Amino acid sequence: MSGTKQDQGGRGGAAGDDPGNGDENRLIAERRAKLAALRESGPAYPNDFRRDALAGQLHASFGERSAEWLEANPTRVQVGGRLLLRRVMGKASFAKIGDRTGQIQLYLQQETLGAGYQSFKNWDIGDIIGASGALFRTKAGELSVRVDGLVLLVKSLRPLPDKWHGLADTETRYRQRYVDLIVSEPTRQVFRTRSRIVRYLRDFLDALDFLEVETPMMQPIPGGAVARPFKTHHNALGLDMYLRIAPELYLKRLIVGGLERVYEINRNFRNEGVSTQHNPEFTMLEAYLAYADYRDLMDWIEKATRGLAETLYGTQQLTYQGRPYDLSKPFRRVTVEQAIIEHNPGIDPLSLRDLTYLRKRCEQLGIRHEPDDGAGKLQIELFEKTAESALLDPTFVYAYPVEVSPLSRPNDADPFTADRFEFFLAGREIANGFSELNDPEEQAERFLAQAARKEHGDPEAMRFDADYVRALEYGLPPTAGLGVGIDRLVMFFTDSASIRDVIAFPQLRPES
RNA sequence: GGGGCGUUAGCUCAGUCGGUAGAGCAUCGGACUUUUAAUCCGCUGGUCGACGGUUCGAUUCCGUCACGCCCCA
Repeated sequence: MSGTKQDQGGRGGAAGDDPGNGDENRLIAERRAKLAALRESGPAYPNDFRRDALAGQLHASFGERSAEWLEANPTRVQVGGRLLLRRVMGKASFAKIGDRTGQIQLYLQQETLGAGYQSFKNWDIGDIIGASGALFRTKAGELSVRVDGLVLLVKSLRPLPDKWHGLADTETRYRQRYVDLIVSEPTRQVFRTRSRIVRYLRDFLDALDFLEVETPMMQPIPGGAVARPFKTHHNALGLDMYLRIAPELYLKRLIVGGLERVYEINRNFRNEGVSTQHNPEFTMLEAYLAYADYRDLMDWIEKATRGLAETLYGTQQLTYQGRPYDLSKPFRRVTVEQAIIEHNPGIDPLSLRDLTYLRKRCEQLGIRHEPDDGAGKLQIELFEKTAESALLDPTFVYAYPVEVSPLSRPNDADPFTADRFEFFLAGREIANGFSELNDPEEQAERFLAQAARKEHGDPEAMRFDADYVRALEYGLPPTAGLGVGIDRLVMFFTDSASIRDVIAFPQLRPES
């Protein structure tokens, strides 16, 4: 391959000539030649360097110390990280390395380092290095390490994006997230925040004596949501299986089993289009608790949303995509029908359950509907078309039609609706919760109705899950269940416009 | 699935009313022992996304395709 002895001596060695490395250019060839030289002189990938300090800690501990103090109290450190900046000024140089906590400047002198300084001048941005020395403050006031020991740990063969403009190409940012992470602090921050959000939610539920569990990702009958599944096949069992669209039915089986409070944070898979708000695999929190109803869950969501704002930013006044959000005010609670009325001027409030009226209304708005669709389904179509995107401030919408809630308990006073709500923020559905249907005979009927829809060609309708009905026949305690779309929640709290910005490796078509 | 926009050097971007392309940064060579996007001097570096068509000539015009982004369904 390239980087042979012949290459090392002479300059040039035209890039891209190597048939095995078609995409290589001169920059990579030069670095490969340097790596080859390293291999000649010993282990090229040493692993005996250890750090005893991180950049962020140094700034936190010594950022306020004066130059005089640092001279009077010599502090030796061993730091390591990726070489991000190099300013060579003849016999002295400045460099910056980055670790997971931030960046620290190095000051290197020919006089101190001798041959090591000559080596350093041959290193490249992107190399991973270790350095040791004492802290000091430069004339310009920057906390730095006066390096007296230096080692190259990893030769980076590929050039990094422009140090000033960074990586702007969205496709490269998503495909090569590692590069995005190297050069973009905001990207790093998104994934740190994502982790903190998930941590907060775990702590929230753990404090309520919940048990974190894991249920099948591969299911013979995909259930728990209205969606199209991905299909796969188990060879040894000779069985077609599906990637789960929701864990719901398994989690409720655990409630039947007496665990009473369970949650799972994991991936769901839905075979639908990708957009700024949809990735084929996405992360859901689902939580179920016995002896509670959907109203308890609304209170929790309100509390957790504020708790997140406080934990992450220490305030209830947030901005998302340029619009302010005040989370301190009580979250609004409206019924589906109220929301429809508010966002459909001139609609007849008394005809919202009149199938003929709703059909006409939908047609006026260009909403397609099926002959199977009842008043409840049309209400939701109407709601999603006219109201959903306007629900910017945090809003609970409740009293969903039973027709579109095949796993929810019907309301005692109004059986047209279910004891179900959805939580909207910034015009997006963030969470969905309900009192669970625990009547096995009604559940069996609902499954039959869904199966009939499926027979009529609705690819998203549910299948009949006989074992789930059997579980209900043993007795599911009165239970409340909740699903939270973690990705969308992270979008809000990181001010991200696209779900791809909060998923480390969003789904893309393969590179051509 | 439909519509719009985009794809030019490693990165960020100009540009060519059709005559095979430039800048900044990076790289490479030189100067420089406290820089802050270091500075100064010099040299490199491109299948202009792919394929086809029109043309004397296509990176540019037309078509198809690929990939991405946005909007709609």
